[in-house]
Amino acid sequence: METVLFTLFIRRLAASGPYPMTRTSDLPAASRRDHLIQTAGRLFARDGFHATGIDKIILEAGVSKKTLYSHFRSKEELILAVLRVHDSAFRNNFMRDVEKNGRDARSRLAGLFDAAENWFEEPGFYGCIFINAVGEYAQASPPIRSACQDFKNMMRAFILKLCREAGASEPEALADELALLFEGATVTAQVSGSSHAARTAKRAALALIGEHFSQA
Amino acid sequence: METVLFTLFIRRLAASGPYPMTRTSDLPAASRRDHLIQTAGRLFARDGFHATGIDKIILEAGVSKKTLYSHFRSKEELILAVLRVHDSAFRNNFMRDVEKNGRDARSRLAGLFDAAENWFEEPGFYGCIFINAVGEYAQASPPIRSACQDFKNMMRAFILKLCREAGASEPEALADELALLFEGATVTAQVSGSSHAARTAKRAALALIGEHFSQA
DNA sequence: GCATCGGGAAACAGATCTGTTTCCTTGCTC
DNA sequence: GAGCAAGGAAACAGATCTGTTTCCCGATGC
Repeated sequence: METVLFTLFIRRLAASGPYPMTRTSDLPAASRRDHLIQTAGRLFARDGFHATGIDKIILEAGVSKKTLYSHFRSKEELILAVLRVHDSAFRNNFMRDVEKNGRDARSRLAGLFDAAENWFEEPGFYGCIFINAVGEYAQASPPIRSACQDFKNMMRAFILKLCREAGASEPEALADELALLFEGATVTAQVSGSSHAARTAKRAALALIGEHFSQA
Repeated sequence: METVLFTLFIRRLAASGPYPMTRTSDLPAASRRDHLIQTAGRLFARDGFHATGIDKIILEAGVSKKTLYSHFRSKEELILAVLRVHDSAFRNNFMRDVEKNGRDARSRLAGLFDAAENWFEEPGFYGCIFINAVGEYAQASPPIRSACQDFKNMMRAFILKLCREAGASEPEALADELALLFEGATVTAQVSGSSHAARTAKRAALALIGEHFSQA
């Protein structure tokens, strides 16, 4: 929401002529940095990393190239910043969502896929940006690849924590299986353009969860 | 195998000087076209589509730019040809593999993930090229996106056929679930660089398959 | 009022991109 | 041997890429 309002604000400024009275530079530097990351992230997710040039980003963000390169030394650094922000946003939004909803730990496990469904239905959903980044930079940029692996490890650790809290008989095994379902649902939602995969994944997850508790 | 020998053959020619006695042009045109598709596909899979320029492809393939553009009108058409070849190669190799191994239909279902493990362990495995293509071209090129959706639909139809042959109680539901596991394992193998996800997926698949037969 | 500084606009550099064209060599056919 | 067609090498066109630099405007501090 804030981002949308902010973007509209910038747009209005940009539309007011070549020498607007109030300009982007009136905003604090930290905010402009965040705004760049937001804008770049949206374009990277929608169009891909190589296909999104610096010029497109600064045009959309309403800042000059000089400003961008004063905040980020290179495009790769901007990409890494985008990935870091996505990583922490996932922590703060998605994980919090899962932990809030669902009274007991076991229903939180299945709730993973309810949160996934909400995610898939967001207007700006174009798949997992980390997977796309691996596809474009796995060989060319080890730091980017590492950032993506870190994110996947964090997700797996989060699911594992939920499995432990729920008292699964083999938490590691269950966590690996649920993580696979999560990845598969994400990719399928991206390719198909439908959020239906989330429900399929939830159904499969409930079956797997059942297996891991009946033996206890 | 043939491809490797073929590539070595081309390399030897390319190394013999600026005006070698025997040249690439001695090969039949259809073979040169296939060789271009093979080379381009390898580079696309490894480095990504935008990151792989035409110059790199023709250098690696040992043909001139003129030849490439006599076979393909544009880079997009070359990409589509690569995707078509991957599609039919999957049909001819992967599916045949699954159908050969496994005596009964039900063990062929689990065999999906044995074949996946072999796939992940191939030297040139860099994830599913269709997923990577969607990440780079979902918005920019509807034909590429369609080709990827077609592939995923074909996979799903194949799994569904196996489910029906095995006599699953709800073949559509089981097929969707196994397809999710397959996608998830593929992506996880790509990001992690390990084929271990295939075994996890097989374990989960066996549990899900069990569920779909116990009620019969 | 004046100096300072952040930042926008735009030129610039140098590389790379896709795709076309030109020129030449080679091998095949007659 | 002459003609022809295929295809390699390389120049070229025009666009775009990342990243730097220059110039200038405007706000702020003293």
